[in-house]
Amino acid sequence: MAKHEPKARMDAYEAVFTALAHPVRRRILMTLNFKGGSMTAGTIAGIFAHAWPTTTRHIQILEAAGLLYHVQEGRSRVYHIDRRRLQLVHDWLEWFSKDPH
Amino acid sequence: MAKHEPKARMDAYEAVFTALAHPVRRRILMTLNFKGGSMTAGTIAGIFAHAWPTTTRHIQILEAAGLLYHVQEGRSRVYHIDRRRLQLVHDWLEWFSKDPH
DNA sequence: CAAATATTTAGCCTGCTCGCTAAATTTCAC
DNA sequence: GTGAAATTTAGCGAGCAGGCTAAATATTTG
Repeated sequence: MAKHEPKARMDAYEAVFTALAHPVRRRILMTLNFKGGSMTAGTIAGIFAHAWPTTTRHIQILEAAGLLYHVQEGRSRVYHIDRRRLQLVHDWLEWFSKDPH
Repeated sequence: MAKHEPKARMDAYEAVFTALAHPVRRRILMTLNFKGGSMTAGTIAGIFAHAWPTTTRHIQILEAAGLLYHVQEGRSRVYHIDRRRLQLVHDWLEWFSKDPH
């Protein structure tokens, strides 16, 4: 095994695992996934009883973790899921299925 | 897809993802994994610069999430990893690789 | 049983998370 | 360019997370 993984990767883990720690954020990802991978900010905010700015912040955390990115379309922002980024979690889990020697 | 998963499973996700959100806790799991799956509380605490009670709490969070369990051995507590519980994360990730229809 | 060892429990404090409301920004439509 | 629509930014407040020290709880040993 690699004795320690590079710092950059550690930071990536940190961002991604932190992002996934909140149920609202997991639900945003799930919904996005089922709606084909993209939704406008407004539609995402519409899922929740929360005030809109609350959702905005959750989205930003997901985006900072690289799990989302957005494209401006007219006066709407369309958020897209980046499924590849979830691979990071998968990679982390792999350590536990591999025989550690 | 299941429109919504049962509440119990949601709680399980919540506990596990929360447990994995902290770098110290991820590191405890990793170390445990590489040391063959079990270590005493003292040895685990020895990894970190933290005061011992701080580590105790992290361990408790992992245990509450079902990722660890312990066996008393003399005056030591031996903590064991429960790798099966990590399967939950794997299952969650699966939603994103399956075609959502 | 007294002392030593291994570890947890109790309780305190600081700072970050996540909710809110109000204000600002950007873009489109008339 | 004014107004409406879509969304973010700013900033506040409560509560939880995670660090610490001191005290309590087993368990073994002499």
